[in-house]
Amino acid sequence: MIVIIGGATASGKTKLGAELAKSLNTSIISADSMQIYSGMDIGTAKVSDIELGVKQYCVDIISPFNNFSIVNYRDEAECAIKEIESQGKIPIVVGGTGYYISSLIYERKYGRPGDNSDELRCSIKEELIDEYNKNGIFKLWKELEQLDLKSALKIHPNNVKRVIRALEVIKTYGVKYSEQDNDMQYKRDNFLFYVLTSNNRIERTIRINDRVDRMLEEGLYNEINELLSYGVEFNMQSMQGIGYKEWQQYFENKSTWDKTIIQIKVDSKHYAKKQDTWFNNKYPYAKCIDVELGYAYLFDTISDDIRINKENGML
RNA sequence: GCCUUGGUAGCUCAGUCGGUAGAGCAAUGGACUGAAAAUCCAUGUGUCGGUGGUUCGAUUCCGCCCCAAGGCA
Repeated sequence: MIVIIGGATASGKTKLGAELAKSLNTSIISADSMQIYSGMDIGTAKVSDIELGVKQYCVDIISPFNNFSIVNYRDEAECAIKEIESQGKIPIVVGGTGYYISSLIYERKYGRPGDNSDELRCSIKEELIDEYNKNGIFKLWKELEQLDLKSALKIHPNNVKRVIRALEVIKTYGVKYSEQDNDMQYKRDNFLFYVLTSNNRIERTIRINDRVDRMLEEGLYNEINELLSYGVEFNMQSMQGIGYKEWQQYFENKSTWDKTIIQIKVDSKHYAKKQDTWFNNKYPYAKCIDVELGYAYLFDTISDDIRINKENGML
């Protein structure tokens, strides 16, 4: 019984979600892997609750010094959903991190069959990383081939993170990575899923470039300096975000200001394309709406659709 | 005006001791079960500045021309 709005970066999700939430007198749950970090505002295009006129969950919930994963997100978001629903309202999930959205749609264990100690998992993971640093990835991939052939065939040997993760799962839990969550069961009966698409690459490129320029005007560079002055480092998970990671080259005198800005724009475009691929291919049942049709059209169409579903008792 | 260096893929450049060419980036498509704004995979592309000559054959050697950068006047 939730409404989900997904879409690529700079598609206007946030504004649309907020207006819908206002009209339904409800709150928003963000599905964004970078807005979870506090102190990272400009580069993640955060808008405050006050400015939006709506309460947002899953924003500013962790410090940039900490790591975060999909399981943490799912737990936080499910908690927020319960809270909003307990008020008799319809939660609206808004975000561009499709992987996170999936955690609210499907019942999944994410490789964790039980409640085994996390310490064991971490120490095994560290061993695997050591092994990788010493002997490279191919040996680990061959080991995966022995332990879990299906995963090995599916995971490319160059994909270090995935190879290590698959080995980590089987070594920690004794269960094959490939045999987790095969069923893809839905975890809730009803949800409305809207995807904001853009068939016009040129328009989108302009929107993305403008957005990056606006971030700079709003003080992105100062934000980076501030984070660094607090001791945040470029190798932290939080600093892998677009608009942040690109500055490492600049601070190490390996890139110029202009090149850094261009890189942020290029990375943003790549990201938008990746999001498109995900949203287009993972949710065939979602309703796609072209953002080029204009904000008013989007708002009216989705509002009507929600209202009809409500009247039919679907929500 | 003279000298030098360069003109090769959208960009930066490599290369061909003469047999019509390649890397990186970009572009395009895709995968993704505890890092997902992460990680990974796949795919083109070219009148090799123009024009004559030598040659079985020139992007490669030679002449002339055009363009760019630097130097000398």
